[in-house]
Amino acid sequence: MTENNLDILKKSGLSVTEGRKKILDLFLDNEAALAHADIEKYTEAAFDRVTVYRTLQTFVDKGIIHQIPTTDNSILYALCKHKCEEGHHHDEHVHFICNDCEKTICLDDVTVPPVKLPKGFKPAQAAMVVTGVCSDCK
Amino acid sequence: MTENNLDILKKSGLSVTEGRKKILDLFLDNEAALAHADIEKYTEAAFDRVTVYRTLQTFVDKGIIHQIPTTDNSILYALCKHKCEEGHHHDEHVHFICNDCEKTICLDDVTVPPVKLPKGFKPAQAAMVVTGVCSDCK
DNA sequence: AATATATTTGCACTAATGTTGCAAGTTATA
DNA sequence: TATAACTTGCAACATTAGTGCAAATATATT
Repeated sequence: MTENNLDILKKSGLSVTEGRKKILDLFLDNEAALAHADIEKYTEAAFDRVTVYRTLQTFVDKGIIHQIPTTDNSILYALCKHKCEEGHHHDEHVHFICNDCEKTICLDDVTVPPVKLPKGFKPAQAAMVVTGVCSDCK
Repeated sequence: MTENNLDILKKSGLSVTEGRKKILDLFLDNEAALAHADIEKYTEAAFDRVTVYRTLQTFVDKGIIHQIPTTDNSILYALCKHKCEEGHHHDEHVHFICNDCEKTICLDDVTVPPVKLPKGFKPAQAAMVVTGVCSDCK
């Protein structure tokens, strides 16, 4: 079965608090990536706005979630399914944004293909976002 | 030689104004992608903040520039070198962010490789951002 | 070239989003 | 259970973005 919030928090050496458990559950229960605003909505403002910001930042730092690039001035977050070590993310999978349901989904099994860069460019990380229609909306 | 601002604006059916010319020149003169803040800085606030927002939006709508996804809650814009039609961008090239000089560069000649998506997913567009060290900073 | 029409700009205002310090509350540790 | 360490919420502040409208500017028309 899927990991539970407690295990994840403990493994990351984080104090176990109500907020962290609830927010982590949101990620565990949602296939789609979440923005700060989504979390506020789902938790119905049970936690302070600032707490949510700090929780997300902590989770990113600990490698529990990763950020997904967007073109709309927002940051999306999603669980790191393949274990990310602290400070080093292994999120080289493709992200899919559905133009229909607007959800952003991590395609954990689709890895970003390598690209040949011009002379002198040394790649470190690669992110890929594909838009289109997802399997639910097809 | 490179296209001048006037040609581009006329071709897009836009009124030719000081602001549009200056902002377009910034893109023509800069290899790196620009954020709203960069434009404000370079123009030394000669134009109202709102004008810059609207100009950028207009340029995106007309296919003059395109947006580059980022994970830091900002939008970067860059010229569409390969002609984009209105409402339909052809910006399927790789974007490179240098961790050293912090510049974002469009690698217009490096196209995004096709990826195999899970069953039911229909791709429409793909964006790719690679981080690392650029040819200037190597 | 002067006027009429359409478009664009700047301002004022509003709203949304993100950040920081600190006291109070909560969790982990001894 | 007492202590130390950490987390939270509040308040204040800062930054970034969006809208309506009158004035200014650009294009079209005569």
